[in-house]
Amino acid sequence: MADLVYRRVLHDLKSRIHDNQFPDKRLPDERSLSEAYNVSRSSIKRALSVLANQGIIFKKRGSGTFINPLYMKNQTIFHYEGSNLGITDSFKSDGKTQGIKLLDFKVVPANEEMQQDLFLEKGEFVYEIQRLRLFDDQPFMIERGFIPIRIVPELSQKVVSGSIFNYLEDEQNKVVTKSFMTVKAAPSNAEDQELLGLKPTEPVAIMEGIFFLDDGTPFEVSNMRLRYDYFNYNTFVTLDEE
Amino acid sequence: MADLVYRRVLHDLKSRIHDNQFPDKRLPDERSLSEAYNVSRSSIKRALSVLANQGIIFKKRGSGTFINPLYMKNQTIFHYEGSNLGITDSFKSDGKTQGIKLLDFKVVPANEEMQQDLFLEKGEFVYEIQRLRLFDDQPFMIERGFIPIRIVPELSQKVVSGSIFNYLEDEQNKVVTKSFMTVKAAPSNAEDQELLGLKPTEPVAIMEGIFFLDDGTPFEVSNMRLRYDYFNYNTFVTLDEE
DNA sequence: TTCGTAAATTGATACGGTCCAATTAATGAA
DNA sequence: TTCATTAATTGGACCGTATCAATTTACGAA
Repeated sequence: MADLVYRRVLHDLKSRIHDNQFPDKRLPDERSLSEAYNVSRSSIKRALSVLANQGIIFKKRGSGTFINPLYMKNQTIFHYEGSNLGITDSFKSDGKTQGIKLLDFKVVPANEEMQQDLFLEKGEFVYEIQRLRLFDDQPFMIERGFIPIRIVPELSQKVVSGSIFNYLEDEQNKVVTKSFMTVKAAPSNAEDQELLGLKPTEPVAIMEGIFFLDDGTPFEVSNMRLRYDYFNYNTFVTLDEE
Repeated sequence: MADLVYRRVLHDLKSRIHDNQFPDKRLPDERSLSEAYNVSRSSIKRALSVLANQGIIFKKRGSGTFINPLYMKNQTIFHYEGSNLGITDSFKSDGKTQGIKLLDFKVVPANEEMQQDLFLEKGEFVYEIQRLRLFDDQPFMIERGFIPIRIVPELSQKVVSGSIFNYLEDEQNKVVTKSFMTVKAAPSNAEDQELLGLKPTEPVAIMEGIFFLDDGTPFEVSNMRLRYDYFNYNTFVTLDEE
């Protein structure tokens, strides 16, 4: 994992920043870093650009590279969400229990849209998994997921009643590292109201999208409808692309 | 702006993707692109990596580069993509007009929370700006923003009736490049229903957060309430870096 | 000293090369 | 045909170089 050059530099710089080893809030220039770490300047640039994307440093051409004072000063503002992809890990369970109730689990032929999204051949099959997520016995989310059987031919009802991502990582050595999601809001329908215990005036938040394995394989198409009061999405957006 | 090689490639590829010039959802390999555009492979890689970061494409080593099938599926107008921070630039305005109706514009003392968020001293003042955003004469968003007068002492009613970010960039040479936002959903209140023309069962999407200048200065605290059917937030999350 | 100009510093862009790793396509033996 | 092996394809990581652009520092004349 960390056997990449730029990652080694990245992690080292990060920990040095946290250790306050740059009290003047300024990093050495790229050419010096290149020499000091004995790596090419390109690799230094790559490491620095990741730090910049995370809002930890910012660079000023002609001037130098500086540590974002806000990063150290006010951690709460800069805390990242979007660092957990799976649902199971995305909730701070302060002693509370989270549960999964399996609503439906079957195998169906992939329709055309699914074939496109999941890169399937005509006639391939997918699992259709419908689950109700509970947090401290309160249902808060209806989840409808589609997974190609080709990728995990051995999915069982038992597995599907727990965290699929954890199963994948622990048992199959497959890791989900990317997702492309769309977030929106909508009025709740009858099913939402019944399963999630909502009044007609209360909406749901909808997250839908695709999860990818770390090699880029599209793994799951998912549609989630959440109680609006349980949903909250945080992002840190930067325009310094790359 | 677009006189950069990788940006030229980036924009060209993006528009070709939008034009559906890759019906097999697959891009040419990097080496071919390098030849075709007559630029180095590094520049191709850079352009592609931006597209990948925006979730528009994804790459599979040994296999090729593919277009994210979800990317073009969502046709809501307010398409917050993480590539534009300001609202004004976030529309696809296909000849449609977008408008701003100024609801309120005043100077108030910053409350405690505001002081924290914007790093103000006790007793400092902020502009409070309430605006109604229209798209083709249809109101779709109520925007309530707070900006420290210290940063832009000369804000006028005229400026505030247009794009503040554009004004900053054009006249003040200040650029907003980062934001930390929270997205959620909520039932519409009476004001929402009146201003946005919603039924009581129809919700709003709420985006609130802080915008930062490129030197890290917190610039604006904003709260936006949007018609749910005009809102759509796309995010592409990766776990790689850290 | 003061102030404008030149030089040095420092990050940004771009090139093109080497080698590696994952995947796919081609090949050939059974 | 089938299937394992080999070759070709394709993206990933890194290197080192050249040149440019913004900023800061040093310098020298008034």
